[in-house]
Amino acid sequence: MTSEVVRRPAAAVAVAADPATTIERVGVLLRARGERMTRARRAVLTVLVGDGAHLGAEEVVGRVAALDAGVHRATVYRTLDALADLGVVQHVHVRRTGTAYHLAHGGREHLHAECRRCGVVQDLPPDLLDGVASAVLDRDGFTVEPTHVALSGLCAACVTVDPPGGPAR
Amino acid sequence: MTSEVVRRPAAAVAVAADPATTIERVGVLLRARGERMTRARRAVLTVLVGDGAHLGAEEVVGRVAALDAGVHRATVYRTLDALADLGVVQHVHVRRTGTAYHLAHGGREHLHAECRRCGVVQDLPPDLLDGVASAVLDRDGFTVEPTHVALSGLCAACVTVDPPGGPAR
DNA sequence: GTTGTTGCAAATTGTTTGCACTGGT
DNA sequence: ACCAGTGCAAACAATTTGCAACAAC
Repeated sequence: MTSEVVRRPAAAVAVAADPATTIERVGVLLRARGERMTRARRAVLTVLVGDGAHLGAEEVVGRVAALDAGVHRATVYRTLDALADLGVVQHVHVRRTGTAYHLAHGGREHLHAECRRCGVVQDLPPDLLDGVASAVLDRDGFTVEPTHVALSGLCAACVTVDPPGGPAR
Repeated sequence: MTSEVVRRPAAAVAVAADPATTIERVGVLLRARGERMTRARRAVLTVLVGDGAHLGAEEVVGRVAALDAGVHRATVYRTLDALADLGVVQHVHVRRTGTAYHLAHGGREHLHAECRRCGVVQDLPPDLLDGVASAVLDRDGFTVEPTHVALSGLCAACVTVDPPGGPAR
């Protein structure tokens, strides 16, 4: 289980072009915390490095299995958690896939919007909600974390099929 | 099961101050569609009228049970669905409670923000994301539906305990 | 040799579904 | 009487957890 104590993420990893290098760097970060680089973690990282998109946890499980059959589903979840805690992966809550994971690319993270019909996750510019966030902070003292949930709506393709106003999913 | 066909919501119900009146009005809307007002639906409506806040589905199940012991959990889910389809109830996806329901109050709906630590759901002004929505529509043709998911972050109380920057939940 | 990690199986949580029966209209 | 709606039990999906065995360091 991940510790109850909130740990500050390590300095963001500069993701290298080369998977092996990225993994090695993450290994260093892990050891610096007294944690370890294992086969399972290597597999998960390989999957995430190999696909820039947003993968659902179960999707990661699948690809990891294809890569290293011995890795258990529960381990993937724990690994994803550990890497998120490290600051190396980032997750977004989306309805369709549950939770989507991707490598943190160092700088400011982009935001997401999910189509409630087809499930596509669209990337949005990092600063999109800056105005909203400071407005809400002023109003209510609530600190919005824009990367953490995907905005919901209809993508360009789906909006023609199922125009808004109908009952939301 | 709710029909695969997307039905346009009926004209928004003006929620009356009196629960009985509200229920009666919903009954009319239902019958107009060839649907029915049943004990279960009455119970669910009573619960929603009685609490202006955002109740998780399971929370509604609990209160309905206290009101009318015979109503089954699955029926509450189906009822919530039916009433959402009618346009009488509105739901928001929140992480903590799963999905939160509340009566649609006719006019423009407010938005929501959820604290990722304590789970509080905060109401936000309906127009908060108007600018963002039109920006995204211009950029990507993506139609944001702002009421559909809660923004995530830390409420005023929790932000002091667990400052942002740490791994998101 | 520690002790962080894993594999497995089983438990949870939130929600849905098939089906025969009941109750609104 | 008809058929929408219900109760029930079981199926589901996405996670999580306890624990003994294992493997990085």
